[in-house]
Amino acid sequence: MSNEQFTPQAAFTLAELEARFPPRDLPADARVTRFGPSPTGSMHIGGLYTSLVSRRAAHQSGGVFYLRIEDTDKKREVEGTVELILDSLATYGLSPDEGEIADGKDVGAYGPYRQSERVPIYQSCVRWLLEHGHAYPCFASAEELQVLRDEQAKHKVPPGYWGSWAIWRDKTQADVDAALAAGKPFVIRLRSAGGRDERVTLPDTIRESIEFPANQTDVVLLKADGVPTYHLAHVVDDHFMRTTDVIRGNEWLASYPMHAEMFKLFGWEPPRFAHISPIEKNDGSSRRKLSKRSDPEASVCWYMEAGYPRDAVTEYLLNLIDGRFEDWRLANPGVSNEQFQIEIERMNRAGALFDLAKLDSVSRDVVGAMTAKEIFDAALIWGSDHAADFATRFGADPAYSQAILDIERHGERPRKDIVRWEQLPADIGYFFDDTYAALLPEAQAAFAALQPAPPEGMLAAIAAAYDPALNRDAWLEWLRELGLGYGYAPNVKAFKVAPDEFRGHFGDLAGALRVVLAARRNTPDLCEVMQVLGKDRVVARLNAAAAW
RNA sequence: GGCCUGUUCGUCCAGUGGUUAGGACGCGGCCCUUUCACGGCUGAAACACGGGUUCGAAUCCCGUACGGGUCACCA
Repeated sequence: MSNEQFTPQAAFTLAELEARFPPRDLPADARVTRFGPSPTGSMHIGGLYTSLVSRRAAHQSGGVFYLRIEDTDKKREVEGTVELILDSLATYGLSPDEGEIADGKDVGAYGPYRQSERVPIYQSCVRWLLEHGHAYPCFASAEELQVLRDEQAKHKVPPGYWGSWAIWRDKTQADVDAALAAGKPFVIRLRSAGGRDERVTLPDTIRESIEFPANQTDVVLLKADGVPTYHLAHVVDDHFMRTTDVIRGNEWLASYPMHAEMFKLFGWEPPRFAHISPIEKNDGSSRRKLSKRSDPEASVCWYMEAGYPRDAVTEYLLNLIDGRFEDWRLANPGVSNEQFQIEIERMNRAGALFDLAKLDSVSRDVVGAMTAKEIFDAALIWGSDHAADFATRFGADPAYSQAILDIERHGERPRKDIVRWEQLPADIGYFFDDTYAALLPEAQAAFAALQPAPPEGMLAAIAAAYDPALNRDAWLEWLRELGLGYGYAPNVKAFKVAPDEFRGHFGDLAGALRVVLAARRNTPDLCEVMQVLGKDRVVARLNAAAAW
């Protein structure tokens, strides 16, 4: 037998790899973390969550956050996913420091950062394992493995390729040569040294210490196509890429003993581990992980399309990482959330339930704290990706659009009516003449249904006397005065005292103006809306409505 | 089923032996008010269950129940 046949792409000794990927030149307590998505079609919100934790952990300690594409399964790979992942990370401010940054371009000295391009490295490590008797080829077919499992089920024995069930573990050289000569496909398996009663403990950063029975399974290291499984790739990459903290979903907890055994066999110091609980959702009486198939909100695309601002998603996720973020935010208004220090150790062990209402609330506050310019910029980017018509209109006159957004946005208590950019086209459509025109039928119907109906001549009178230079108090005084002449009580109190003496109250008058000017009953402060619309539009719309 | 793990208001979190169990979202009420969005005040709402240990347990120990994860040539 020659190991060349099993690992044809092996090209390095372990010592050469050590030299090529030396320990990083970083302070002792700097954390090196990574995000390792597999490009299977979409980016899960859980990936964003994990990335946020990882990136913050790295940056808070002066370390590095890198991206590694785990594309070892060609069957499941979906074209274009890497771009999607990059775009998702960038949109939410989580771009990696190292790894594939854009269009196949790598940054960093520990690459390549796609596992499919690291096969020589993996095979080199596997060859070392073969040479030291820690691995062996296995020619078992899928059918044979199935028979094995059935037998194990019948004997109520733990399933898997282990101990005496590992049929190729101790085959003779002659058997191996015969299989090879017959052209049978093979995989390379770990020769596990685990004994029945041995235990391994995982010093998990979040859960403190977890004890498992030691690994006994002869896991597949190299698949029949010569590409590694996750297990081998994880151990090799996190060692040679010098990861200090593996932050991953807790679905990996159970495979830790395998990984631990490999680190030990190689003689490598394992990194620290933090297994974080997934974001879940209620499903009937129980809860389950958010799933890409049935939950649209599981996919990061959903948030991008809806136009949730970057910091809204960040701060909501920060809330899940550490509930004290909320208190910190209250105590530090206006401070960038980058300043908030997360503590992995404190993360909740139970899975958090995704709460859209809470996200919306966080988002309202985040947008409330943004300036009109910031909103304009973010919404325009969103629009150009997801709502071209809107983007054209909205971007045509930046000063006008920003004036719209600035309504009631100054002062101590800014408006909080925007949750996501998606709502903008409908919310501010009436400011633009073409979309306002499209709303006219609705406006006329609402106008006709107005109770009390506005009296003859009032709209024209308002149009004639309107002075946009009036500040809010003066404007109110003017309009109250004018309304009184047409039978509108200046306030609700006065109206309630003598309802028979009035046609309605000031609120009714303002409501009528809203229907005419905005084609809707709810708008921000009317005085500001009219100022932003400008005298020409206001007068034109009022006079047109006088004929309805 | 084996192994691992989790369980404080509906939800997210505080709470690490002595608290009227706190905050936030959501929900209800009141106030403010040119509508809406805010803002203020206020209400309902939780320690899964059972045993211990202790003067005293949400907090420590044991068990039970109910969840979740994992047992692939997927990650």
